[in-house]
Amino acid sequence: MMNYENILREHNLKATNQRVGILSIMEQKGHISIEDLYSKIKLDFPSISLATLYKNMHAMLKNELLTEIKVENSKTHFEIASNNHAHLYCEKCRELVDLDIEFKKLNNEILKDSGFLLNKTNLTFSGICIACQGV
Amino acid sequence: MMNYENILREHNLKATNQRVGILSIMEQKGHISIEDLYSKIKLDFPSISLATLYKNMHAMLKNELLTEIKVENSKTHFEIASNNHAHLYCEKCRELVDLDIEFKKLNNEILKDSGFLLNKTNLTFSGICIACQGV
DNA sequence: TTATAAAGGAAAAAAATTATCCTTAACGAA
DNA sequence: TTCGTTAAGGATAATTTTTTTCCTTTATAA
Ligand SMILES: [Mn+2]
Ligand SMILES: [Mn+2]
Ligand SMILES: [Zn+2]
Ligand SMILES: [Zn+2]
Repeated sequence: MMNYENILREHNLKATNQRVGILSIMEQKGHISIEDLYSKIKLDFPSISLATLYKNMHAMLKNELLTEIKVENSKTHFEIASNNHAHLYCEKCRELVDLDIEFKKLNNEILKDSGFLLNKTNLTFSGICIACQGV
Repeated sequence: MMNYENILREHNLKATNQRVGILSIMEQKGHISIEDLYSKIKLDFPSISLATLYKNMHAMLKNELLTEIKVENSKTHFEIASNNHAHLYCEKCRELVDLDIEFKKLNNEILKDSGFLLNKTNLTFSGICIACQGV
């Protein structure tokens, strides 16, 4: 369990209870949509406004405390920022799972051929997870 | 210039003038957002409804004549379906460009480690394109 | 041709996101 | 601790995006 008060301040954001609550849920869930996050955070802060949630997500995205993950046929998900990593997305249970594979070779291939100034590699594999294959 | 009447029928969709118009623009543009597509298609079909455009995009996505590309900090883009390929996304000019790199090694790595049943590899590199680096 | 089922268009409705405006709370400086 | 400033919260409205409805028009096959 991380100290979100400090992390927020390190990212030049005030450490409000609502923000700490949002981050705690996100740490626990890993990857979450606005919709799910709102229904979760309302349990702790029944009066929280959806506008507050959106404003906070934007603020934390801007200050690089969060990142967003966009996948085909799925709502945007958010996660607490960490090193650039790939994801597995199950089309059946609609869960996102982290995948730690090495990008370097891939990135080098891009750089040498295209002259592109690379900032981020966005990689998500869509398919069916093991659990859902059994069903 | 492709024959979209036939392509539509092959995908079990009626070959309407509006759909052919949409596909012609998409062939020309490569990757396009709903917003841009709507402003373009209205030049050819001034009375076309935005609802018609959405309905057609969904129908063509469902019947695998189109695919959608989702990128961070960018609106969803659409393209005419082809082999699964990667993209470069320029954060400055916001253009998407096709990138033909080989996925096989990457895909194999996923399959052997995770037991995941892979359907599609979603790969987009974000950064600054050569043209925009000069500016 | 003609029948029929799908698609188009206008409008309304719903869903998602953002803006406004006043109140409340965080936090640094006394 | 208290205080003053400023950012953030909350309610609400507004805006934007997407979907639905319902009637008319059109594509297609018989
Ligand atoms: Mn992740
Ligand atoms: Mn492409
Ligand atoms: Zn699954
Ligand atoms: Zn560019």
